[in-house]
Amino acid sequence: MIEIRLLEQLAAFAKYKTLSAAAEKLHTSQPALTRSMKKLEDELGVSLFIRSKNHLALNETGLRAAEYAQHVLVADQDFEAKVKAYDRSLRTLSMGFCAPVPQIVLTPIVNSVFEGMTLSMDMMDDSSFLDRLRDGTYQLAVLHEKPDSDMFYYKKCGHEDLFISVHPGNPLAFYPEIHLRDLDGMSILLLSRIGFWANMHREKTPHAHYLLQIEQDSFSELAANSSYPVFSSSYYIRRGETIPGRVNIPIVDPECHTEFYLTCLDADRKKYAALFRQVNERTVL
Amino acid sequence: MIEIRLLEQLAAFAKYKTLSAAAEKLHTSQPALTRSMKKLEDELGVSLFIRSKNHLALNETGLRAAEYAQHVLVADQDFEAKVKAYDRSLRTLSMGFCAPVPQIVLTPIVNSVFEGMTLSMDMMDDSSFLDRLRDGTYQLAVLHEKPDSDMFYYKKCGHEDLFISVHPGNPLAFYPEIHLRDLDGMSILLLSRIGFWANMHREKTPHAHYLLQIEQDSFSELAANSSYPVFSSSYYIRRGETIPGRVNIPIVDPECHTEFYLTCLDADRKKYAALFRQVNERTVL
DNA sequence: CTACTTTACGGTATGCGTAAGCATT
DNA sequence: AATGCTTACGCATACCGTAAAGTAG
Repeated sequence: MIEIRLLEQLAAFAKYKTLSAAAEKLHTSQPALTRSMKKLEDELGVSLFIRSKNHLALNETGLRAAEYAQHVLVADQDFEAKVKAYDRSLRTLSMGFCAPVPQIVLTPIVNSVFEGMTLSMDMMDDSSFLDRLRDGTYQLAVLHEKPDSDMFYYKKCGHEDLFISVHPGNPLAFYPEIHLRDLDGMSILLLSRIGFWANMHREKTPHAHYLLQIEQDSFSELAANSSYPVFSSSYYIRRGETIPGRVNIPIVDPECHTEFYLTCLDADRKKYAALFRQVNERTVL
Repeated sequence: MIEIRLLEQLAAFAKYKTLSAAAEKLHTSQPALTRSMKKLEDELGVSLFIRSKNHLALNETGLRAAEYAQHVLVADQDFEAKVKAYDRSLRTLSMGFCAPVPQIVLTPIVNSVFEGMTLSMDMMDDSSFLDRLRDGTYQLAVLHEKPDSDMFYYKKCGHEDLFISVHPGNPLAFYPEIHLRDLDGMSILLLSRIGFWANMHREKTPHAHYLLQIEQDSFSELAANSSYPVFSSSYYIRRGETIPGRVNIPIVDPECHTEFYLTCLDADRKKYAALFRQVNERTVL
């Protein structure tokens, strides 16, 4: 078997054309390369070079050999990369969340159940989550609809109701409850990374003017110091985390009352049993 | 870069399940493998084994690694094989002959022109020779028909006329010349490796009973000590290499008067110019 | 004179085998 | 007891770097 080191050196010589240049790139000495190339020819039992007194060049076979060597080097690098990636994947738990509240609530629970694991979490609309569970991109996902294939295992982990938080001076402030259509056309302050809610807003209030905030801090500051309506939810209201001096009005549309389902591949059910045991339908509220 | 040696050892351990068994197969000691496997884990920065006091087993990552290692090992073996094959191909000249006489005549010429080259020669019907020149199986071929594509370069190198050699007691012995159809139905002694001639005989004298001889020696002995007709040719008659006490009668069919064309890819014309220079239409007679 | 390869020489580190220790079956 | 892994130790050798010699441009 030809050692990788020799192939690396051959490839370097093919690339840099002189042993001296190759030696420099490989952080070794040029006599070392002279010897290696001799050894390579020896082990192959084949001549690879055209030698003149102060010049070395690949012959026809040598050119081919350098080309083939690349394949081996690539395979070797591939080996290293794949093993490392696989090892990493074993100690990484990738999750998809369809909304911020389940993420906030479940993160510490997942962390304590799978201590030592690296968590990799995405938040986005959950329309692709089942595919991602299937292809292994995610091991776990929180959906806002029950998966309807028995390829998946799920458990309800809570629900969330949406409110609109308005300034007392706002005409809406006197309504006991409102519909999304009442908001269409208004300017509303909104965080950008809110999972499936973003799609819901885009569909149900297409004429609302959303002032998107990427930063939580900017959002909080603007919410506190402006009279723009913002969305709030049962989760924050229950914890008293509301904006001082605002009125929170429930939204009656069914789309604003959602349930969450912690989901994994049915095949992985056992692997995550400990987590599912920690979760019930009142975990996220 | 991970050295091949480590991957070989990993693969051996995966195959033989214990370091001791793998060590034996690899003709090394078991402590050497212990160290190598440690080093492999170290270089990858990844744990590959489940260690108990007197047992070692691959963990999940280790199993994958052993699998991936196979790819690298295959690539490495491939490298070696391909380089050797290419080198060999450079010093081997593969030729196809459509008949024995051109081979007899041209072999010493080719040998002297391409001294040091290994000659690899086939003899068979030349119907596939152009394909074989195209795909590189042959670099040179002797055909009995001119190639009609300008993809090829050729030069006439001689001709051959077929005779039938019969015992003086044979009724045919008094004919000044004969036709192939006169032979149909007879028992005729024939060498088996005679290139395109075999096809010709099969087609033109389908009812002849050919007594095929694989060995030249057996053929000669039978020819000398029996009264079976045998084919001879202008080449042997010209050189006086005929069977004592036999009559050689020319065959008049056009198929029994053939010309030979030394052929190569037009692209290789220069490479074989020296050989073509040595050859003319009276080389094979 | 410069750039390059090759050979020679001496040092070092890498890897090996033997031996010994220890745990498990 | 037998099997198998690991650690420790001393050794062989394989590889390396420096130095020196030689050659072509």
